[in-house]
Amino acid sequence: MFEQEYIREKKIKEIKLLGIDPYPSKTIKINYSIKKILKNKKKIIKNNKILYLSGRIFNIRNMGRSTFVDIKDYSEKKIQLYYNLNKLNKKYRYNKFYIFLFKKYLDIGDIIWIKGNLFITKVKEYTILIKKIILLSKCLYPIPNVKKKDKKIYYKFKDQEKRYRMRYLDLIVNEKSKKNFIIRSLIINYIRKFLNKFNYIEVDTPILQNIPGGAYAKPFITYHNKFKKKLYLRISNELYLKKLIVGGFKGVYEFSKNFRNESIDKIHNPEFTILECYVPYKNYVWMMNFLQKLLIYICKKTFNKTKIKINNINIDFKKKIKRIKLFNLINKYSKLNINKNTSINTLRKICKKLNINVDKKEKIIDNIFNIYCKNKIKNPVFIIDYPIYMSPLAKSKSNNYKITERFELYINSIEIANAYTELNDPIEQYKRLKKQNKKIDKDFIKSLKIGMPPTVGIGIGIDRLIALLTNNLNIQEVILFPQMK
RNA sequence: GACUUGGUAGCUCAGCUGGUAGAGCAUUACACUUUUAAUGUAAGGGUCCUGGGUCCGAAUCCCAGCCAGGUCACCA
Repeated sequence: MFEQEYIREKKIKEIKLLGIDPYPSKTIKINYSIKKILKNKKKIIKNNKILYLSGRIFNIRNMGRSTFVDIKDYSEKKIQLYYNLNKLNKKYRYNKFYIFLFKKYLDIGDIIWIKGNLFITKVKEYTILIKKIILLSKCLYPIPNVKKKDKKIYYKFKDQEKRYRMRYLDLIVNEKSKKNFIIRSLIINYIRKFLNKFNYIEVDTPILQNIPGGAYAKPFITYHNKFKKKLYLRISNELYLKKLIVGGFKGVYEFSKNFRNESIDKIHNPEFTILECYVPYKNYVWMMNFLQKLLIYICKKTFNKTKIKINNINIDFKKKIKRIKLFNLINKYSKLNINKNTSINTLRKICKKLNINVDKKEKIIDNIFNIYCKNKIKNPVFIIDYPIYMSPLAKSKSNNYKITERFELYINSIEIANAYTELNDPIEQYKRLKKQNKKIDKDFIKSLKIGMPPTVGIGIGIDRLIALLTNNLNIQEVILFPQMK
């Protein structure tokens, strides 16, 4: 415990000696949020309304007998309080607690309730004259002091590690941080609203899975004692949602927490949120349009506009998103001149030149794409025409077996969404999974045998999308408690 | 996993080629009855991330480790 903590604990003891509970159990009366007060300030003054409100103290300015205090409440607005012993109700004027209120007992960070009237100070600041005050919660750990003048912020709390580990402090002190999470909530709600308009139903599928399928990633492994068997935290919910389409829903979606036992960086957290949505009787072309409509809807509802500045690039989601074939993109930037038929030997030669250490065809292409193209894609692009060996769960084009009906949406060099017309031929699906040399979810194949209508499915990286739309370069800024060692 | 930058007071940071640890805000005390980054005066507050090494002497140089940021790899 350090000096300031010790001092505050001492204050608590003194407060208790005065018969005041520093953590009272109270249902308190609140008739105005600060936001509401500021909105109706003229009316409130005119009618001399009595205000009951509570909030956290952010600044105390002692001026001899009078004191100015700034508090902020859940409405994220600040208001100034004015405290003067002589202006209190008579019964409080000789009360020791009130006499030393802001000189001794109350600190920055404390949560208080007050009763008072609104007035205007000499410098024309709307201020509440304190009539009565109750301490609701004493703050024992000094909160970082942030000061503002002319919208400039001084003395920030900005150590990233501390902000993530003590997110509660970050939320109290950094307005921008809290705003990110409010926007996150809004966006998720608007996505839900949009999908519900089409009567797609929101579902929950198992997080604990017998076989971690639907993607290729290292899973977290756990164990069921009674069954005496290993279970896996899902890396994807894809196969389950397809089973539900087999079951006959008009469309299903899930905000899926997925878990991947891999490293952490700006766009990866071990647990992350993917919106998976599956719609029968549609294909990937339909989905491209659907996704763009969704993006426009989100932006309009959340930001009231479709033009957004992201990482210094102006993006207008209303503009039709370009569709570019994967190999065209690669050849445009790399001049390698490869295509779906390029032999593995040729690809290996390229690898040697580029110092790429992978052997599988799909990984080679992915690496080449990352090296030459990824950083160049800033504006939204649908990358289409992925080769079959990169897409084991996607349906081939009817006129070209080697190319699948798949697209990925890239914005600001980040993969935001991945979608394809689902492969619903059980025999073909089994063949492709077999090639992967992985344990096959036979129940998934069985469901396909029963018959899945032609279906399109999409996965949208929610954390990434929200980071993007809030102009954050790191998803940790939009994950409340990012994983840390 | 590789490379790289950083870790000093509650917060934000300074600390040069090694010589007793600094500032602003915050805290404490005093003054001040309309301030708003309040002001003035004074005071307290440090395992300089941890452990070794070099040296008469290390926050500073060297080695190892821990934690974090960034870049890359892995993430079909």
